[in-house]
Formats: sequence, C-alpha cells, structure tokens
Amino acid sequence: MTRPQNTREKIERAAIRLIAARGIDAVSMRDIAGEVGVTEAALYRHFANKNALVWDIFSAHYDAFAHELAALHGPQKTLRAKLAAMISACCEFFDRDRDLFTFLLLAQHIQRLAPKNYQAALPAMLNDLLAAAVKRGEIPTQNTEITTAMVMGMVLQTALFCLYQKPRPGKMQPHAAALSNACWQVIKNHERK
Amino acid sequence: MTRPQNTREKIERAAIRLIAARGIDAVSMRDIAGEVGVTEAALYRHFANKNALVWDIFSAHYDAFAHELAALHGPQKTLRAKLAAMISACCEFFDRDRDLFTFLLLAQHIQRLAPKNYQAALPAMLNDLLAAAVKRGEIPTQNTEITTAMVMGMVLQTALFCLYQKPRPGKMQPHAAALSNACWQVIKNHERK
Amino acid sequence: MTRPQNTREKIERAAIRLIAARGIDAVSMRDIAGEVGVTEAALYRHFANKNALVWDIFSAHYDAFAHELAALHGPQKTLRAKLAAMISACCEFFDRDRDLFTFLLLAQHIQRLAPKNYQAALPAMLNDLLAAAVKRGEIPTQNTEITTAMVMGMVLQTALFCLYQKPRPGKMQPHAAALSNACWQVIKNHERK
Amino acid sequence: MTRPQNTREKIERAAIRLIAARGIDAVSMRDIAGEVGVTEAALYRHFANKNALVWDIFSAHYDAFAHELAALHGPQKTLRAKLAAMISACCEFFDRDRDLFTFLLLAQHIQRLAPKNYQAALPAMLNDLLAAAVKRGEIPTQNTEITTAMVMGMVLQTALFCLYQKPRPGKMQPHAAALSNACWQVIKNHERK
DNA sequence: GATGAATGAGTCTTCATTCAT
DNA sequence: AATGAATGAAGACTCATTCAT
Repeated sequence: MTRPQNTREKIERAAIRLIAARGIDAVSMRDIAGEVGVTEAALYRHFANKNALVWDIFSAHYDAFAHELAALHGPQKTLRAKLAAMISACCEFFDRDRDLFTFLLLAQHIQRLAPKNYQAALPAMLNDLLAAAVKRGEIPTQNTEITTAMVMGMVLQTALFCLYQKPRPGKMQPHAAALSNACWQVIKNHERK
Repeated sequence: MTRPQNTREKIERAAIRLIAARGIDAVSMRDIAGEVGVTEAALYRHFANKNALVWDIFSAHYDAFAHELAALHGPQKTLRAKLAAMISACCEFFDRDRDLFTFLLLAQHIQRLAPKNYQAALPAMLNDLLAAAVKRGEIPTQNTEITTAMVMGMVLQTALFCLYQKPRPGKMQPHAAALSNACWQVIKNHERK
Repeated sequence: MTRPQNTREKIERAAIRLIAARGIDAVSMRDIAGEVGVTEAALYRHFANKNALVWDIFSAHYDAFAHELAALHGPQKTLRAKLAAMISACCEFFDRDRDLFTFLLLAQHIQRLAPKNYQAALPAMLNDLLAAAVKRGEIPTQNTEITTAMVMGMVLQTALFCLYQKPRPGKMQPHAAALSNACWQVIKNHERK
Repeated sequence: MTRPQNTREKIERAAIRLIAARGIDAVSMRDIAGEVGVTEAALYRHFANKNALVWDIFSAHYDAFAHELAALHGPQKTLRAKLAAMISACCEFFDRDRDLFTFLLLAQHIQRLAPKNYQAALPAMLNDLLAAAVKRGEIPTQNTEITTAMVMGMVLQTALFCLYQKPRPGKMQPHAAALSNACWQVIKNHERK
C-alpha cells in the first residue's frame, strides 16, 4: 500500500496499523517500537511524546483526506453530485487502506488530544455544503447539523459493518451507490417543521 | 466500619459514569473505587476482575435495553410504527440517563470482552425486523444488513452530536421525529439492484 | 484415609493436602477455605492466623509421628532392630498418607514458624539412639550428628524419589529393606579418625 | 566472593543471597531491587519476569556446577574415585559460596518453573555413573535410582546440617571423607535380591 | 460457628519518558 | 539517529486479617 522509506514513515505506518487494530490506549510505545524494529527511545527522536505521535499522524492524514474530498466535490455543481463523489471516495479509501481509514475512524477518541477549539474539518465541510444548498434552494430548510450527523453516521457505521464482516473484512465500494442514494433521501426529505 | 447496602450498585453507577466520560482503558479500578469511596480490593468482592466488571455491567443494561425496545415495538403493526416507537424510546433513554446511554454506545469497544460467538442483540433485532418487513412486502427487497448499519449509524451519530453539543449536551427527543422520518426514507428507498 | 467430621479436621486435611502439593507460601487462606467449603473468616474461628494454622497442624502430626516411632523402637534391643522398625514405619506411613508425609517433609521450611529454641524431635531422637549405641559399644565412636544427617537424608530423599516417580508416585515399602540396610552400613562403618 | 560489575550480575548475586536465605516465594522483586539499589522496573530490563529471573539464574549455575563435576570425575577410573572427587568438590563449593549452594539446593522447589520435560542433570549423571559401574562389574547389580536418591540425600542433608549449625554455619569439607566413605558403603552393599 | 464486606499493605508487571553514550 | 539502562508512577490483582451481623 505504502512504501515506508525512512524511520518516521515506518513509525507512522506501524502506529496506524496497531492503533487501528487495538485502539490508542491498548498500544504502547514499546509495541510501536517493536513493530518498527527500533528502541522506544528512538520514537522520541521523531515525535515529542505519545500524544503528539498520535495526534500528528492523525491530523496529517485527516487533513489530507479532507482536502482530497474538497478537491473532489469542488468541480461538481449539485449537492447530490458532490455527495456522490465524496462517498465514492470514502469507499475507495476504505478499500485501499483499511488501516488508515479505521485509524481515522477513531477521531472521536483522538480528539481528546486535540488543541483547544479544534474543530473537525469533515463534519464542518459537510455542514457548510448543506447550508449552501439550503441557501440556494436546492434542498429544504433543515437543521443541517443533524443532517450532517445522520449522513456521517450512515457512512461510518457502514464502514464498521464492512470492517467487522466475517470471515474477513468486506469491500465498501459495492455499497457506495446505495449509501449515496440513502444519504440523498435523508437530505432532501429532512424538512424543518 | 462502613454500612452501605448497595455497594455493588454504587460501583455500577460509578463505572458507568467514569467509563462514559473517558472510555474503558482510561478508567482504572482505582478511579472507580475512589469514586465509590471504597478500596480497590473491595471491587473484587463484587466483580471477578476489571473485564468482568465492565462486561457484566454492560451486558446487563444492554440486554435490558434490548428487551425494553422489543416490548415497545411488539404491539406495533407496521415497520414504520415499530421504528418510530424504538427511536423515540432511544431518545428518551438518552435524555433520561445520558451516562448509561453513552456507556452502551461503547459497545464496539466492549465487545472485545464478550464471550466467543457473542452477537449483539440490537442490530440483530433490527435486521430481523427489516427482513420480516421485506418478506411481507412492506418494504422493497434490500440488503438488510446494510440498512441496519445505516439506521444504527444515524441514531448513534445523532446521539454523539447531542452529547458533544456546546456549551452543554443537548436533548435528543426533539430530533426523534426527524430521525424516525429519515430512517424510514432510507429503508423504503433502499432497493437492491 | 482420614474421615474428617468437624470443620477443624476438614481444615487440617485441606491444608495438608494443599500445602503438600504446593508449599506453604503458594497456598492462601482463601485456597484452604475454598477447599473446605467455608469462608476465609471461618478459618480464624479455628486458628489464630495462618502461621498458627500451619504450625499447629504440623507440630501435632509431627509429634504424634515421633511418638509412634519412639513406641516402635522401644521394644527393640539392638540399634539395627530399632532402625529397621522405624524405617519400616516411615515407609508404611508414606504409603498410607502421602499428603501428610509430604507435608511433614516440609519441616525445614515450616520451622521458621517454630517457637524459639524449638528442636525437631526426630533428628534429636535418632541422634540419642546413635549416641547410646556408641556408648554401649554397639557401633564405633563417630560424629553422631553427621550420621543422623546422612540417615535422615537417605530416607527423605528416597521419599522424594517415590513422590516424584512418573507416571504416578510409587510405594516406599518395597525399598524399606534396602534403606534399612544402607543406613546400617553407614552407621557401622562411620568411624571417627 | 564475587565482584559484580554490571547490573545483571548484581541482580544475580542479590537474588541468590536473598532466595538462599528465605526461599523464592518469600523474596519479592522489590526486595531484590532494593538489595541491588535499583528500581523494580530495572529488573525487567534484565529478566522477563520473576520466574524467568529465578529460573535463568538457577539453571545457569546448576548447569555450570554439573559441568564442573563432570569434568572432575572424568579423569578418575573407578567409581569410588569419581565419587570422592565429586563429593569433595561439593564440599568445597559449599564452603566457598554457601549462598549459591543453598540456592541450588532449592532445586526441588525451583523445578516447578522448569520447561516441560526438564530433567535435572545431577541425579541423571550420578545414575549413569552407577549404571556404568554395575555394567562393568565394579559394584553389585542394584536399583541405581534408589542408590542415587540415597547418595544425594546424604550429601544434601549433610549440607543442611552444616548450614543450620549453631551458632553459625559450619564447614563441609571436614566431613568430605566421611561422606565419601558412607556413600561408597551404601553403593557397594546395595544388592538387589 | 460462620458469613459477607471491607481494608491496607503488598504482589508482579507495564507504562511513558529521560539521559548518557 | 539510535541505543541501553534506568526511573517513578501507575496498572490490575491478591493477601492475611478484621468485624459487625
């Protein structure tokens, strides 16, 4: 998937893999160092401490992903098209690098490490898109924050479903269209009384 | 020395409160004991170990909640009515005992403690309801597991939204109707190609 | 072997069995209570504390055994006959109640619990017998303490050998004659230069 | 006796000294660390855990001692000479490093930590020597395992006698000849009927 | 006689982190 | 850049013991 060349990248991949599998608290610096093949002390040459290690890795990839999505929906004119593009990208991302996606999925837990007033970029972007669509009359007036939550929930829970599928994790791409459609139904029928 | 009659219940509440706030791994037996006002060793008279403590509390309440939902949807005839009843109950539950709801929300993390072959009752129930509704022609043929994931996702993510609302957690009941409606849209429009 | 009727006797048997198998430090009051089927607190109704429990049980049986041996060798005239009687009794004892014998074998470890100036009865008795035999010219002048140690060592180590025999512990009686003979050789040929 | 330079050796000596005096279970990692002058955690850099610590130290010295004895008896032709050489070496060893000897004396207790199918080298070697001597007609046909037990018992119990001698432990070397002689009597007169 | 709940000190072990080399 | 050794705090858990009932 990725070809880590220098130590820092190796650490990143090891951390992502381990944390995706077990969660932050269940992964020790020793675990990561062991996976990379260096001493624990070596990790501190690349990251200030464990929190920084997790946060730096998380935010770099999270921001990159948010950017990617922004770049994808930009060209699309309608909300529906934007949505479809983004959801499809999510599915592809999941299928391409499941560890990283799962790692980013831990956002809620990781955000206790965030700097004060940190605002997750993805829900904010989605909310803005919805608000803009309301403004230009493309969708009914609605509580866009709730819609955001519902849309995020659908995508993430579907990802979890694929992740825990037996006997091995499943692909997400096959569900992209259904997801996209479902989100659209929710958005266009969510009318504030 | 001390004359509490309900130490076990105190432990349960303390554990629920602390774990809801910080997550399992970030709560120590010491924390729980301190919150209750007993020694760590006292916890071990009531629960075999930390895992058992978390799992016993979790499964008791989870099962009770699943039962409650089952009792509520039973009398309803249509899937839509069943859904509305259950979602409304979820919202009320969230508003009534946010700590417990949040604790149960950690299901995914807690299930690593589960006995082998444990199958979460709630998604299973929802999936069964959907399958039955498909069978009697109330909703289109569809991949009910995916629908289940999407419905669960909407409810849970909305709960998380309410939970993290600033400046303080919000109520969920006001969104019950919208949630219910959204779920229905997703279900009735999810057609398998 | 023994038919424990009251609780105290049950405790004794349980303690003997467990301690023979695992050693004093590896057996907890909880273990003993569990084996008996009572609470830990109940043990304290019968024994002042763990040390007292172990010591009381040990010394009672140890003294009884020492008495038994004394009664057996008394009628015999020659040292050789005395020796034969006692060794045979040891072997029978081992075969009859291996747990108790093994428990008494821990004497060296248990004696840290002994009252000050406690002197183990068995080696003392053996030493006296040897000294008397020297006095009346039955055996050569020798360092009887060393002879005592060697004789004890032969018997005890043979017991250990039987105890750890694979696939299951063996009987000791079959080796009684050989042991008796060996001890006699050691005694009668141990001449002080 | 020894002049430990690095921490691991210091730990070894401390463990040997403490365990010889009190037994394995009565010595805590804290005790050892305190004796060395480091934190408990430091011990874990040198040994995986307490069991490993005890076992590693035990088996290293035990094997070394077995080798030493093997090297000593090798040049001797007769069993009697081999025996004399080994017993003398045991006595010298006891007098030179009583702690280590006592520690090795705990073999029976330590062997619960041994890897499966572990076979103590010393009794095995002695048994082999006896069997060979039987074969070449140097001593009568006999149950060599029992002879082994008796010889070991004589030496070890004599060591214990010296160890617990009042007011302070005594030397073993002065008893070497008597011991050697006694063992030989036992061996050459142990005839299978 | 016996229990159930509790305690406080202690067990082994792991953690994130530091620092001299 | 990286290591090996160390630390102090914390982790879960067990122990012998007490005491009100």
